[in-house]
Amino acid sequence: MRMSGLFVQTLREFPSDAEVISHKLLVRAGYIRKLANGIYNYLPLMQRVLKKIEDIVREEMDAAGAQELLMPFVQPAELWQESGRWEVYGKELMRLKDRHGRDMCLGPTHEEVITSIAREGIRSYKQLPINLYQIQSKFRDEIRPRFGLLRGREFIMKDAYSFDVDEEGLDKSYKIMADAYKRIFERCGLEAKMVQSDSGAIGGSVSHEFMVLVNESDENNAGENDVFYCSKCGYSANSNHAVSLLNNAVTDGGYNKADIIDTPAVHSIEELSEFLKIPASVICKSLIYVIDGKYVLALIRGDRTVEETKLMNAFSGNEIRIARNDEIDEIMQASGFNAAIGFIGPKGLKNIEIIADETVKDLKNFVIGCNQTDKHLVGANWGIDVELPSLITDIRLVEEKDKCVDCGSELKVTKGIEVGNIFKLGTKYSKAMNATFTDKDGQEKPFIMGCYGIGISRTAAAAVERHHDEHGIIWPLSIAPYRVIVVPVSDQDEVQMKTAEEIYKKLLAHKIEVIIDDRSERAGVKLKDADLIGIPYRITVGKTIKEGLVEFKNRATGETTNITPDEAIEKILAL
RNA sequence: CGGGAUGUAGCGCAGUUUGGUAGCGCACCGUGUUCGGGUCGCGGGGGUCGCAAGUUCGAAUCUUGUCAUCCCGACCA
Repeated sequence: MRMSGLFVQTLREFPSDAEVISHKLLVRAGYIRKLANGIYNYLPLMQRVLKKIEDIVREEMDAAGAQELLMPFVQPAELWQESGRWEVYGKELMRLKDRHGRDMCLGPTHEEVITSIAREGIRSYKQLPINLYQIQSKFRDEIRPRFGLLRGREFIMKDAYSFDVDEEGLDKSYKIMADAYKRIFERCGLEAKMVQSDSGAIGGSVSHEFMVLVNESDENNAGENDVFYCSKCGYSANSNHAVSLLNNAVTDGGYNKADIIDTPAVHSIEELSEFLKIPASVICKSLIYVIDGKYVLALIRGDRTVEETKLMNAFSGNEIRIARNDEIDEIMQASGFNAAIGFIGPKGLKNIEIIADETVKDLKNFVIGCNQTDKHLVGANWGIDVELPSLITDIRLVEEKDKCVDCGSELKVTKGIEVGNIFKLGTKYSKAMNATFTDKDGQEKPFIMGCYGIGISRTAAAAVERHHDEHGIIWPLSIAPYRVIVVPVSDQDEVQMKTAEEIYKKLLAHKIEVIIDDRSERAGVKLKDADLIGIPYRITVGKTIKEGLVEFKNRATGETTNITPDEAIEKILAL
């Protein structure tokens, strides 16, 4: 490609509306342009990168036995009503009506469509297992799109769906995908950690995410997820799913009798702990949530934090938020109390489900709200002063230095960008949508499904997050838009121009993806642009051509050597 | 959904306080100059000042509304 004809415009300054480095660099280097909030044009350089990633994904998916197809971007509401997600998916599902007033939506994911395909096309166990995938745009009307391609509303995704006769088959399909994913990210030049995860709105049981870990010391690090991991045994999980052993905190408040005492204007656990001169771990914290419109009181030890996804899952919910003040007032009134926030407790509350984290069951002589403003109950014990809820499960957020459930070592935390995920769906969709096949025994059975996603555009952005310097992007060779750029320093110098042209043509003849910067710009401009755009190798033809030498530069290492044009070509061919 | 900020040429910004015919840098076009890390000069094109209503002789500037964008938050009792 000739730079003079390449459709790209590099900017001298970063765009003012970008926050994270991948967004800033992709805009400044002329890869993307925003069309609307969370919606981007992928310009020619970007399209090449995306195609590179897609090709790697295709090769590995095909090698893993999956078959590519393509499903519609606009989907009829009926399918979503069948699966039950039309009601539960929420505002992220972009709904629209066609000219006849029929409800439609833009596909945020394709479980419904693929299930409809399977139920029409797969009749017998003999056709199983099968794995179908597509690479396509998705649309999710995110609450707050941000970070450029990392959290757009429209984005490119590879989504695959496996169909098996039984759980054992699903386990195999799942493993095959996990292995394929590892190879895909490795080939993209990314280290992606496979971590346990919550299966979220898609449903199902087991799921893992592939996380590109980012440096937390980076001020604008784009990691939106916390990953807890054990460096000893390898356990790792997203914070929304991570578990840990109960730590041995003080759980006995030391009070020798139960008593309601004055705690004026002491609202927070921290203040209460200070006021009573007791550790936070002997206070039972009471939090009111709204899960799918229903009130839930969650009890957890004062030194710990509720993990909302876990709490929501305990009630199989789809939407969770902490209750508003007016809702709390309503609950209080309904139960005959008038307590302010900070003094709430489980005792005597009506019309509310109560759930306790495992951390509270061992509490003795503890402190808890008693639904009277400016008072707390101290020296409480379960079964005597307060009823221990029957629903006790793990709803706490893991913290750094908690102990690993597998090996007892200390857990650590890091930030990650989720570039892929794999789910065991089971029969969630096949049952809901009545998608069945006939098994060996002649019985109709629902498909056992799995689904597997990779954010193509997000992977590209994650690569920029991981591979850049103060001069610009440093693409891994495998996904770079071009492998090499040939830069004649001066377009006035005939020998330089002629040599550069020769190198360019020879590389082209070898089917190397190469750019020649044939613009009549000064050397500084061309070199800056080459760095910014991030082409992995640069062959600079300058004054040293008099001695028959060109400069060969590795963008990533900065290493330069002066060699002959033929040697430079050899080096490129040897990559 | 709440709070804050910002909308002026493709990009980055000034001008708004104190109303008086719209500016700078980059980019773009022409021209000369320079030529290994974003040369320098001269000349030029491009903007209904987000949109709408209002106040006024006169509005980028004041008022109201509205839309958009960015950031933060969305309650740990």
